[in-house]
Amino acid sequence: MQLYARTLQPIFLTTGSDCVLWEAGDLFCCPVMDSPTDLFEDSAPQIHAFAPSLSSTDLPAPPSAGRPSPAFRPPGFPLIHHLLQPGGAPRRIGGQLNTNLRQQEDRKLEEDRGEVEQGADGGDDGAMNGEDRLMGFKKRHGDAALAAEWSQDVLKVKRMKLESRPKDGEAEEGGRRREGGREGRRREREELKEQLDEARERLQALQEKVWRAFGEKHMAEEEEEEEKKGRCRNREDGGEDAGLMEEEDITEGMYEEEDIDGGEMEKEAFSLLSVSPFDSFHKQREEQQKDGVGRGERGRGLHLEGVMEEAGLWLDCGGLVRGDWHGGVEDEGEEGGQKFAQALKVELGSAVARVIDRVLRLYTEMTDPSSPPAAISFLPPGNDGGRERGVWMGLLTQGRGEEKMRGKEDKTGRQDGEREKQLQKRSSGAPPHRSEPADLAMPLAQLFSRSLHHPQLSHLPPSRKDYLNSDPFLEFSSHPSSHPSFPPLPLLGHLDPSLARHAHGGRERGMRGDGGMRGGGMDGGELYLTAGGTQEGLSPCHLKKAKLMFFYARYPSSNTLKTYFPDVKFNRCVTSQMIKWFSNFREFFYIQMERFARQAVREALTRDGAPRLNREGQLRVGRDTELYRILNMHYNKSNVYQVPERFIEISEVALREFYSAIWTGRDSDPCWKKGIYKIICKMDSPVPDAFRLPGCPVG
DNA sequence: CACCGCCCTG
DNA sequence: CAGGGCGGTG
Repeated sequence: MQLYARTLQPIFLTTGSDCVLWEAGDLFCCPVMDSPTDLFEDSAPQIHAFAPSLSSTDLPAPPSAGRPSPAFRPPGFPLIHHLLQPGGAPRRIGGQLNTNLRQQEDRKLEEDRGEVEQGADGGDDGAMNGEDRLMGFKKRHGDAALAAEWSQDVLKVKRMKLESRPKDGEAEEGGRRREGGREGRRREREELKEQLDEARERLQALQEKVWRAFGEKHMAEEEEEEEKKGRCRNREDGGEDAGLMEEEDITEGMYEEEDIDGGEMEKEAFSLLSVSPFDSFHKQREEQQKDGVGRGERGRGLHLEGVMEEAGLWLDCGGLVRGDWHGGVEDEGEEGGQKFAQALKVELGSAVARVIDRVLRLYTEMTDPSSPPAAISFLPPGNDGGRERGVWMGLLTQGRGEEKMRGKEDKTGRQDGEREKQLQKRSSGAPPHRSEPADLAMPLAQLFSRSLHHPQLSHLPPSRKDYLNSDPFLEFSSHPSSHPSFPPLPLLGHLDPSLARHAHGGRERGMRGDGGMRGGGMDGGELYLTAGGTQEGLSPCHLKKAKLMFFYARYPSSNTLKTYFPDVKFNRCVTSQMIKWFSNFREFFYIQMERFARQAVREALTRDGAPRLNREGQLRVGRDTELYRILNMHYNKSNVYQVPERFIEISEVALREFYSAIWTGRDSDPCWKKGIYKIICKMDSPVPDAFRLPGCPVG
């Protein structure tokens, strides 16, 4: 169960730190995240493809036009709701804070605190002490409690900052105050310093709690793992077990490192904080506000990217901290104030940044360092990890993974003579160049392109990119196809549905409000995780993947399916369900073919009687045709995958077969379609090896 | 009998 | 897309 533990861990942290980060963002600056950004610019044209696919009832639909509509509110996430209010987020950009504002601020703080506490109330009883409770329950509530505690800490600091501000009214209150001001301020500073220390301690304590909580889960699941581990061994090789061990080591190492590297990391973290120029923040913000593309449209719940994003946010805050404090403290012309500001910045910055750093490190270590995340087009949903990712990498970096395994597996699938021949041609084909037609290779590249683009980083100023690239734990640049990218999928959703809800609804960002992925998304399969990294059930991800596979194989055998869904724990039910899927896919396919064939026949008849088989517009399934659009919409809703040319050809074959059958009146025969089915059945192509990877296709 | 694919239906 | 019925196959 280490795999899950590891998968869970960062998410756990992520979820917990979300609040902190958001709040922290609010503390020093305004969160950058509340408005749509350019993060998904390259997909803007495809947005329409996602919009109609929404079917989630518990997720708000993303506004198709990009910018969140006023009605688009994440339900029930009080911690950040104010950040999502239209005017709520950029509360303090300029560092100007008049008395009214401050009062509002205080009120707001009270509200926030109240909400936080409310949130915590539900969870504190079971948070960290109810050992007899179910883990899931515990974790959920633990999260709430942690979030609440963290938030309270941050709120406390926030209040500290507010209180240490030069107060407009007070400044003019006269000499008496000014007289005692010096000592008063010192006392105040000391008091604040104490509070700061306290906050810091609490933060650390909380961090430890997180680790402990994780450790508990880790241990609890280990038992289960031992018992189930054997089942995983029927995999092709021992690589999986090796992977497990490796990951376990990493996890434990990190656990231990907690106390060792604290100081070191603090320094790093702070240097990180100081790089961001203040103006870049504004500039970015302006750009983000200009950009109409909704965050909800952007990622498939890239939690890692979400973390990155928050790190970025935090970095932004580093710049703003400076500006903000200068604006506020310099008025007073007080050097001590600056020093305090500096100290506060350092302390807070390091504390929080350390958490961020750790989370980041977790994530980046979770990904095999030798395999740049560029390959992650399908999410490995907490599965047997490295090996398959390695395959993805191979596909990307070598661009010819398909040949490698072809002979091995395709024969396990259903083969008729024709396909067998195809395969033999392929595997015996002399030249080592890609024997696949371009359309087999292209879609994969396309599929990857989004991860490669890595929108998250594109909006960061260069300095920050440099930082990220130079971070030892984010070191991808040495790899040929490397990009600082992360598993683009909603890991969160695989852990705890309730967390996923919060994350989706509460954050109003990061995910494509679903849709796209609801066509292949995050919710669904997460409920059925098993020890081996496989799922007992099929998720929307799998459905989506199956649909894409349909472009290649209309009639996959159950064996084929098994090899292409390594993260699915197949049993009779699951197998037949997936078979059923393909049956439904075929049905849809043939229905469309027949429909368009009949329409073509009608048109031919109404025109001038003579059948015009291959005239332009008729019986074609080019990419500009309505039929193509319908098919693409059905099997490739998010439109991130380029439909293989071969599929188009096959569709044309089917269309013409239907046409001719109808034209010649064969359709009066009750089983007139059988012959067509037979033809199409023989036209299955090998599914690209990329589909062997577990996880979810992007888009 | 088990399995598969098609068909129909909701 | 899933459920259930049906026929075909081994």
